[in-house]
Amino acid sequence: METLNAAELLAALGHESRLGIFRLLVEAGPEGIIASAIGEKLGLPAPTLSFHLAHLSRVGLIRGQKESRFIRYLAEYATMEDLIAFLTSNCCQGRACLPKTSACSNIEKRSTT
Amino acid sequence: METLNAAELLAALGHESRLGIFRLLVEAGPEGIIASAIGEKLGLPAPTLSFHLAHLSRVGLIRGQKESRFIRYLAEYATMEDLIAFLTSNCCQGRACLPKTSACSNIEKRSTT
DNA sequence: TCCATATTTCCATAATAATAAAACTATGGA
DNA sequence: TCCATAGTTTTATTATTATGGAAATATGGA
Repeated sequence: METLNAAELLAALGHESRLGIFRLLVEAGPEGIIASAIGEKLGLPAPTLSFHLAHLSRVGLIRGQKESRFIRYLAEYATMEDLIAFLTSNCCQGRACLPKTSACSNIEKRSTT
Repeated sequence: METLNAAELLAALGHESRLGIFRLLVEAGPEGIIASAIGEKLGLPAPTLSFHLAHLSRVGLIRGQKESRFIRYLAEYATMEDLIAFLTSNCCQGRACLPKTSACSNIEKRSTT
């Protein structure tokens, strides 16, 4: 991952509403959350929510899948893993003292209650 | 760490120049880098550099210490650790499947060559 | 077909952030 | 004391981003 790309991801998360959305989706796991439910939870008007969801989608941190009239959004764990890997790499002259992330790969194993 | 604070840190890193500065300092370790050297390396005019250094300092990601005429900047690893801990927490309904970071605590042990 | 709902797009406005020239403030050396 | 250097602050300008009302676009159900 290049610095420019990483900066884009960080900037995307560097906004209270978007970080709130992302964390909500991370906590939700593979079930994801319907857009309108996110809006209610965070108290965001529809166009504002849509704007931020589009931003997060564009950089690849979340993904939306249509379900009849609704759109279910999911966190893209892989992107986040890459970002954390980038942030923790090259620490201490390549000795990599920040932990390499193996991250949410086990999330697939969770039940989809 | 609250969401607002985390968003501030992420926004600070969400800019190519500032991310470049921060990574330079993370790689440099406890020796840090003199401000002007950072500017040369990244090709930033003095006021622009100063602006970004001030931003990173304000949110606590770096710290500058005066040395005669120079200012040596250092990465604040603890802040970064907190941020990564925040990002990897509450994943998968509190099951914490992203690794908790123990991070660059070993950096203190490095020689200051 | 008509309506209600979910979501997006359009648009104008407001707010914030980035840039760098010019002027200012140390600080150490001659 | 004077000069050069390192860095910051001030300032103005430009560029970008955020916000949310209004209108538009699905979609499913009556």
